[in-house]
Amino acid sequence: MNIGKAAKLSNLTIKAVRYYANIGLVKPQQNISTGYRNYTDEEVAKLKFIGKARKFDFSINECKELLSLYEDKNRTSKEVKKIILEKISQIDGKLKDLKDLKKELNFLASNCHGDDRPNCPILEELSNN
Amino acid sequence: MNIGKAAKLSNLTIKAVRYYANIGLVKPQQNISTGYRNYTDEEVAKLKFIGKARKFDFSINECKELLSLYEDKNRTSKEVKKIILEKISQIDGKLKDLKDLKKELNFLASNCHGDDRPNCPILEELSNN
DNA sequence: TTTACACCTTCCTGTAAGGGGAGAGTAAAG
DNA sequence: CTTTACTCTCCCCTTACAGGAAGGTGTAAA
Repeated sequence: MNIGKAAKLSNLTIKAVRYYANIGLVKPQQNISTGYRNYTDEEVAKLKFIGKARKFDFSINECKELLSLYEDKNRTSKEVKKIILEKISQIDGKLKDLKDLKKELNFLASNCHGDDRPNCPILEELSNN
Repeated sequence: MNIGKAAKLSNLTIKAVRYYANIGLVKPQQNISTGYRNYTDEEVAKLKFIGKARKFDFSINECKELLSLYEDKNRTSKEVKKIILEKISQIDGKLKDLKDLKKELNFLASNCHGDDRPNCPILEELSNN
């Protein structure tokens, strides 16, 4: 099938699908004379796989890794689980950073009266030191 | 003072400081013959301000906004507080997304035995549909 | 057959916020 | 005078595509 249908079936944009072809992630056969890409059902399945993994916040490189595990019938579930656990730990790190950030911003906001006076502890804090 | 000292005092990299000059965020005078940038104490203070705001996850554009409020002696604290509260709400959104993501990944991980067998529910889930 | 229209191609530019490094000029110290 | 430390501009690289131009392709209707 053409790229438009493949994109629709995999819930991706044509731009994204073409991008994945260009970087060699999912490389369909291409009609020599017209240049049209021809996607098989299996390639569409891979595109879907990638789309899901991207939603799980995996980078393209991580998707590549997962995809190769997916295609390797000899891989163990241990290998896959390791990647997922790493990703969870990354997310934990981000969560902590964001929580700390929010705490500090809340502190700034709570000390600011927020009325029509020019005096503002937030800016004072930001310009401190 | 030269850019190196300004960078050190503001805890920024020279690259970042030069970048801020290029985009007009903090534009020091420049020696016409040598091209050397000459930073005043006030400009260093602005750089510090920006460095702090960046750590608070404000984008360059938001920094620009905060900086103009900082420089405007007629601004009200209300204006500043509004921006901070918006940022807090943005962070709340990110927190929610990340938590949802973590929940799903945890679900995947908990269903995977993670041993040496090739069978892996994580990949099955990713390739589902 | 021509025309219309949808679909496809490559190529170029832009995004956020700088990092890395080349090649060359400048300043200060020995 | 030379070394060393700074500094300058310029250009490419990063992520994961989006937007759009210019042009080729496929098919159906007039």
